[in-house]
Amino acid sequence: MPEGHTIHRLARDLASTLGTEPLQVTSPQGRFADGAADLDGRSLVQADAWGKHLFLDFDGPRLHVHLGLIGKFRRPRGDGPIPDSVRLRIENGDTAWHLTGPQTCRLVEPGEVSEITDKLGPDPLRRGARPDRFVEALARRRAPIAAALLDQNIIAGIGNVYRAEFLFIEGIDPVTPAANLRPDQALALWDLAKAQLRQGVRLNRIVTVSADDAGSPPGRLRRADALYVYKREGRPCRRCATEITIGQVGGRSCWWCPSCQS
DNA sequence: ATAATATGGTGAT
DNA sequence: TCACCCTATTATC
Repeated sequence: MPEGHTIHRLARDLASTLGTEPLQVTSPQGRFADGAADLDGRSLVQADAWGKHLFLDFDGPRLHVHLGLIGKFRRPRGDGPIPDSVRLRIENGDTAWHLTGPQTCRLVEPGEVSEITDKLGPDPLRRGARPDRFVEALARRRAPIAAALLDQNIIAGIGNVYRAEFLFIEGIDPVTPAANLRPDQALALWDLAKAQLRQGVRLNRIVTVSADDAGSPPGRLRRADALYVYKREGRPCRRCATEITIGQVGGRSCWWCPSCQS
């Protein structure tokens, strides 16, 4: 679930559903009991996403949430029992949200927010993001481009799915040293990231396959048809039918087409 | 039942 | 480069 698009969509959905009225905040699991007590009865005045970081401003206290690999922030359907795993529950009259398995859920001082965001690379989903900083950061790196795209200090919000998909779409070999990319290739990656992450926010899921390649609009694609290479090792490339390859790049599995990406 | 896996990141070795 | 954290779902005995 969580790459940058997820967090930006969450910021939007939390703000629109929770409004600005006082909220009930609890920690059914108990591991955020003190923080929840501080937030209880306050209202949400702003929800802001920076890459994969989410900051919720409760009119004073600020909550920092990072979902990590398995965290989820979702609206429980119906009104069954509240699972023991819910770290944070926020509710108003009509809406409830459950946060489970987050890597981070803690109150921070206002200064800590900028401390965190200052270290992040540009986030293509934020207004005023600086693509030139992304391009310059790549030019300084000898690490493989596939590793650089996962580095949140270089570009914020890309995860393991998008990095593989972007490199396929741009026809770039994942192990190419970042500094070896031409400036136009680096800029193309930025523009692609911006367009794809925006679409991810809109659809609330990752769909990278183009309407041309899929033969149907992106929103209607089945899960299995939504991606070009991610987790498709051994299967034929959608463009050239060569077998998709898997390898470790930057400590994570990466997938690519050895023919389209060289 | 138990294990493996996951769109992430940190801290120790 | 590894071990580890957190939870839910799927795969394998």
